[in-house]
Amino acid sequence: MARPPAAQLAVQTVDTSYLESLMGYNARRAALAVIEHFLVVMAPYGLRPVDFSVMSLIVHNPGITSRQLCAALGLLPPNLVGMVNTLQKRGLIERRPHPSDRRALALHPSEGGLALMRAAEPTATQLERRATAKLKAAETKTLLRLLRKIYL
Amino acid sequence: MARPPAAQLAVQTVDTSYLESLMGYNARRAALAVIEHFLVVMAPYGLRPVDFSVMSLIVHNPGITSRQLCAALGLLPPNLVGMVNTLQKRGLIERRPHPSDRRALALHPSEGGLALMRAAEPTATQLERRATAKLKAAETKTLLRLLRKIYL
DNA sequence: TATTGTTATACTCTATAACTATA
DNA sequence: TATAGTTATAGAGTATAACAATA
Repeated sequence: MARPPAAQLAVQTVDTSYLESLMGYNARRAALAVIEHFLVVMAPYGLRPVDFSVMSLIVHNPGITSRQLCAALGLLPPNLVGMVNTLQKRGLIERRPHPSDRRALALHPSEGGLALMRAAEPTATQLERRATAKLKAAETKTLLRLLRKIYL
Repeated sequence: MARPPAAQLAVQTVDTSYLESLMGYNARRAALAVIEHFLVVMAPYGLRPVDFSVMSLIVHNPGITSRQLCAALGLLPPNLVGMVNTLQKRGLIERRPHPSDRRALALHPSEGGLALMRAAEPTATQLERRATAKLKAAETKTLLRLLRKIYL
């Protein structure tokens, strides 16, 4: 039963086994899958993933500076300016003088910002349970721990 | 020992514990960490992550179509055109008529493309060992398996 | 009528250089 | 001399609409 030359055969099912052996490929696909759902459930709050991260850090670290935000989130300062401006215009945060460095500004959540995040964070946590629905509780804990060992 | 109001204190260390409890945040940070190294070690081959993925799928699936590439990698057809053009101009791949569908084109690696990937893939595999250096072999296997359960 | 590959185009994200005010 | 925040801008990545050729 001789087969025709492989070059003349159409590809039926794509073999992705090699790519699936690579950590970067899998981590990126997993991140995009979770973020895809995140975009949907966070749309009512008007928060993109990066806005959510920024707001969350400001809420949990009132008085944080732009520079500290950039370092914590891997953002570049010029790219943070617009986000902070927008959040301020929406009345979600305030820029106050820094207590010890007059170059810096201390970022604080407004009452509205606090209220928004008191609703948004549980929504994000709820999304987590959906994203990890195929995993047992112990597996989810293991996955988070191992991911941190990759990038920390 | 009364402390001054929190609002007037500078943030010393940023608390990221909430974000670190989220799968999307961790997966994205891990992916970016691995890709950062990938960019460095793949620069000599002139391959970005997406170029590497495309070339790898063409090598392992000779005759694959653009549409199949897009579906496998989550790319949009208009964004693949330029990449395929560039790879063809570099002499790494060939566009041949599809054996059964005259609308489609079958993508094949050239001899030069095969030679490049015979060098690039081991380099990527070697990078994996560096990226997962803090993990035991069993942990790496577990991490890959759990990540696939997130996005598949 | 639907699909493949393609062009054109817009939008978002990320990166670099340079400026000011202050440390 | 170095750093925080900012502006302007360039580049890369991602998105939609529409077209010709073929199924």
